[in-house]
Amino acid sequence: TCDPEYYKWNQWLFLKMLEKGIAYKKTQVVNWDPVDQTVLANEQVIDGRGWRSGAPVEKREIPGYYMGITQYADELLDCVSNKLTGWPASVRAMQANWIGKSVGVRFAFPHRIMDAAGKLVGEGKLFVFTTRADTIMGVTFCAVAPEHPLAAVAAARDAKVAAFIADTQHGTVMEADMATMEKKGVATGLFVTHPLTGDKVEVWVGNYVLMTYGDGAVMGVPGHDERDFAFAKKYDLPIKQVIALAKPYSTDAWQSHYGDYGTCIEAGPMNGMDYAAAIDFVAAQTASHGGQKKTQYRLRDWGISRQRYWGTPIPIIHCKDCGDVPVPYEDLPVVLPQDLIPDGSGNPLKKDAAFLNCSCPTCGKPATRETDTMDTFVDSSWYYMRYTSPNNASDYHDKMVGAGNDYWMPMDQYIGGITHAVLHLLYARFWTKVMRDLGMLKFDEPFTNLLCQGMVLNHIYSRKTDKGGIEYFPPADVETIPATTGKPAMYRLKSDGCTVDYGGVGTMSKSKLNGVDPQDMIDHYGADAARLFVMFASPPEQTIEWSSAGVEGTQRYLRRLWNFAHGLQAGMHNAGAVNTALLDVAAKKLRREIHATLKQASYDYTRLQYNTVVSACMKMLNALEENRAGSPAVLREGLMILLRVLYPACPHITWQIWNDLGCHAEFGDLLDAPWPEPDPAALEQDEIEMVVQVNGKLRGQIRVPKDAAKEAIEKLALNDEGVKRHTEGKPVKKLIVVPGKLINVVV
RNA sequence: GCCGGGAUGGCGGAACUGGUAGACGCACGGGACUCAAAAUCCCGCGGUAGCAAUACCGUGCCGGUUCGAUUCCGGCUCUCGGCACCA
Repeated sequence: TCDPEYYKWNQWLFLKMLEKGIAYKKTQVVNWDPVDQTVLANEQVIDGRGWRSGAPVEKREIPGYYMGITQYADELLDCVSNKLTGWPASVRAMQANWIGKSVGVRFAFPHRIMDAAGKLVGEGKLFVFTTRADTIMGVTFCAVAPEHPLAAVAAARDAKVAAFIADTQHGTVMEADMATMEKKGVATGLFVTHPLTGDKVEVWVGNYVLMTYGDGAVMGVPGHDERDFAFAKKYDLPIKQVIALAKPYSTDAWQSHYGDYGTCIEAGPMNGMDYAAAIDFVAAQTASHGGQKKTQYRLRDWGISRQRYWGTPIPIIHCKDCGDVPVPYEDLPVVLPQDLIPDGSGNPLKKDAAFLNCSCPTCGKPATRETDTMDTFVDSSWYYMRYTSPNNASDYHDKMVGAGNDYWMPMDQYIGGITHAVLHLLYARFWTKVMRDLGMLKFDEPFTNLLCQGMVLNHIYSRKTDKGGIEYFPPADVETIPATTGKPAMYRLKSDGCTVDYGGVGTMSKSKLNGVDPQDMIDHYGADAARLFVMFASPPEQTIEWSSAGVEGTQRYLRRLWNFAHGLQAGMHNAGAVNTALLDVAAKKLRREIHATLKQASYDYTRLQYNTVVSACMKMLNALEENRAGSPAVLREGLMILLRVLYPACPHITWQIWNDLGCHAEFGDLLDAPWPEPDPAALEQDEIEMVVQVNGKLRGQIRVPKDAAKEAIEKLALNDEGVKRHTEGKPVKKLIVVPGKLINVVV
């Protein structure tokens, strides 16, 4: 993110997007940290304070630049459902939920409510969005978000409403917590008109209505909506059933089937209509006041402005006369000063005169540069495409990607953390579609197959600071005093001996200081052993709790491999190729084992289950060691297979052994060696071991010739000692033979 | 609350389309080598009973389908991750 080259492309594309209306500037009310002087994300707000500085959060109106990702919501969702078949189902579900498409009707309740200045609020229309317009005749109230303009009007007239709104500003903002929150509200004394019946409907302020979704207002249908039902019960509002239901209905308690679809009843002109007819009717009836069918998304546009100095400068110049003027293309890139020292109080660019002051490109008068920089997700949305043609001309703005991109992209296999399931992976997809629409790419989706490695968890230790923030400590700095009877475990910081709070295990993160530096393990055990250990720990998609227990085992394995290979070295050089005609029973058996294990390992590689590839390598070495006195040709073949299978995990030691054995002279560098193929002839067996069950329980094992007739196998099975013991005196009802595997005798 | 995973020995985990549950490793126990230790090698290692052969039980819980279920179906519990009270 410090490379001026990348700045240039980011800035160039940003200006293109401004021209096309995909990027735009908007002023929004945000959570503002007055100490860090930065916009806070919701999760950075704890109890109304910023989690880093611990200072009370301010609500501020801040201008920022936004990317119109919602313009692409439909296509992004469509591709999730139909194109991204190489992605994990969980990530596809997360993206679909994040986009959150709902289809319904947006319409207005007309009113004559004036604000303090005597102006009609919202031009006399209270807009709401609903997916259940068919229940419109069941409306008994309306509810608006605490931030809604009508709420402000009511608050100015009524202290009770003002107090309620102030109350909702405290407490959590995490939406998952809100899901279990009690539904509360206050009547405003303001009334709007039902667009179909003309009835007066009272407006309430409700803590369960979100200003950020739709118009920040809902129609209240307690008869068929669970939240509205709970709200109506609490405040004694009428509840009306207006949909015919298959199961009984009562207003005593909410039942999940109250939300089912059905035909309209008690609904005047809508009686007897089904859902489709009803929403058409409502859209038509409300059209004169702006009502229409609408698709609403949960996805919001991507705010890219950051109040910090690292990242790509947003290429805009603010002029008193000309307004916000884009930096001319030929002046790109706008680069950052390299000598700034952040002092913890806001963006240092704001104090850097050399960066800040410039002249307006339009009128030439003194002007100032935009000091916000771009979100680093901008860079991660496309950098990999530049890698495919890094030397593409950089003097032309539209050459940010080149011919290499047409060849390499879309990416066959992307491996990334599940932590990026939504944001990064959605932004990168969006960015791809924007570049495509600008004629720079020929594909719709950047990543064909996605593997999300699971998260690595570690213990979390923290303390509350005086300011109300949280200070974290690395697990290595904390000692545990184990629990004894009657006393829970205690945790102390080694440096000062005082207790710290234990937060359980959680995702390793920079802020929680619970990450582990692999360098310690590499220093102790070597890079190959560290790599092998991590691969062996679990399948990559699984979440794991970090533990270094067992790394000695992988180091021991590599030492055994080294010793085995070098112990055989002398005999290996003259071993020659395997002559299958001359092999004894033991050599055949070893060869079969190596090739069967190779087959399994190859399959596990393709299904990305690397932990069992490692165990396959361990099995191969075990088999080779057991036969260390056997045929040198077979041993050499086996070891060469093992080295190639192990190579991706342990490139250093396998490469060295390969050379020490002289394989490089004969077969070329290990780097260029092809993946070994199992020899079908090696897998063939003259005799097969089969398992015999009686009533599904294992009772014996038999060896049969590989082409034995079914009758012969059955006879052998029934004569097995263990089988006889369990079938004696009982007539055999049925015999099931699974070729090459087992026989089940049913008695 | 909703969505998506997961649950198998003391631990990490294996079992590819229903067919020998516990591969491979860690830890542990016993032994060999050694003056001793480290390193290395060998043996054992789900539970219960038994000297043993062996028998019974056993993949979160309850039930079903099947000759046979860790695997399929129905209903739960716990847990991890994500989230959206989304109208």
